[in-house]
Amino acid sequence: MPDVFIDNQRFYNPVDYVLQQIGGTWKAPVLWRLRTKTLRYSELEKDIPHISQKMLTKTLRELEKDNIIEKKVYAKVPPHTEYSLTAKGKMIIPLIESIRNTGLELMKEEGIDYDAMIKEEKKNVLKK
Amino acid sequence: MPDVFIDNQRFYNPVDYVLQQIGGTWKAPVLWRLRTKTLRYSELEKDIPHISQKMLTKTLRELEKDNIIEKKVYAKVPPHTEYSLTAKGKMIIPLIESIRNTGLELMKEEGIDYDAMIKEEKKNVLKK
DNA sequence: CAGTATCCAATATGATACTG
DNA sequence: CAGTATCATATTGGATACTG
Repeated sequence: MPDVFIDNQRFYNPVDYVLQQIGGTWKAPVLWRLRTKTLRYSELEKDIPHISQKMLTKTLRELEKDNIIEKKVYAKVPPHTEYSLTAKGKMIIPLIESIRNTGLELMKEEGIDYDAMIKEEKKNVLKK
Repeated sequence: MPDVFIDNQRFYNPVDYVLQQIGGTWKAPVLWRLRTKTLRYSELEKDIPHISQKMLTKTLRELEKDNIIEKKVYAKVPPHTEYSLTAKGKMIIPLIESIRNTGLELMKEEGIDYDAMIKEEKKNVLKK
């Protein structure tokens, strides 16, 4: 497995190349929410549990740099920005679904029904 | 996306759960080499470019802990250990192939033919 | 052969306060 | 609203030396 240089950065192999772009804790949660719709900064912040402003901003900047998402700024007061997937971003979504499905399978082997947990959560949100 | 607790560890979502087990720089290179055969510690060390002893050992311990690989020790002098995939490890290989294939596709969009690079490398190894 | 142990630098992440 | 700046901590990973 030879090294590859792209944009002056070195990658050890194709998996490394992908995981540098969509790996880590926060990239998948952002992309997952953008898969069906455009969202604002504040919507992402509200929707993604545990994410800090710092990590959300960093994640967005990296996804932009790698041309996976694009940002649209409406120069108004108060400011309004929207994030959406690029063509490359849309190419990557099926892979995230594959990773997610593998996760659901592995959880099932551990006796956990994650889809049921999501439904429970939605019910509780509505109660409040 | 609710949190999940498995073996006293918290995961934010199914993708997080998978990437904690096979993400990072070194897990995929190890699993990729074990996908077709059992290998010894020293063989993995020789085959994986750039990996340090420390990272190889750490990676192997984590993959064992997560029941993705298993270790067989032959109590001889000198020592002889073999690593191979478990059933769970074999379940995960197709996902690594998917990630890898996505990487090959993305590289192609950047004008890089990685398969050709591998062939070049093999030729050069034979020359020496 | 197959690891451990130790030291050190770089990166990741959270918390908090501040701003155009 | 959508960020930045700063401080502090934890984790990651390389280099080197040592060991049953």
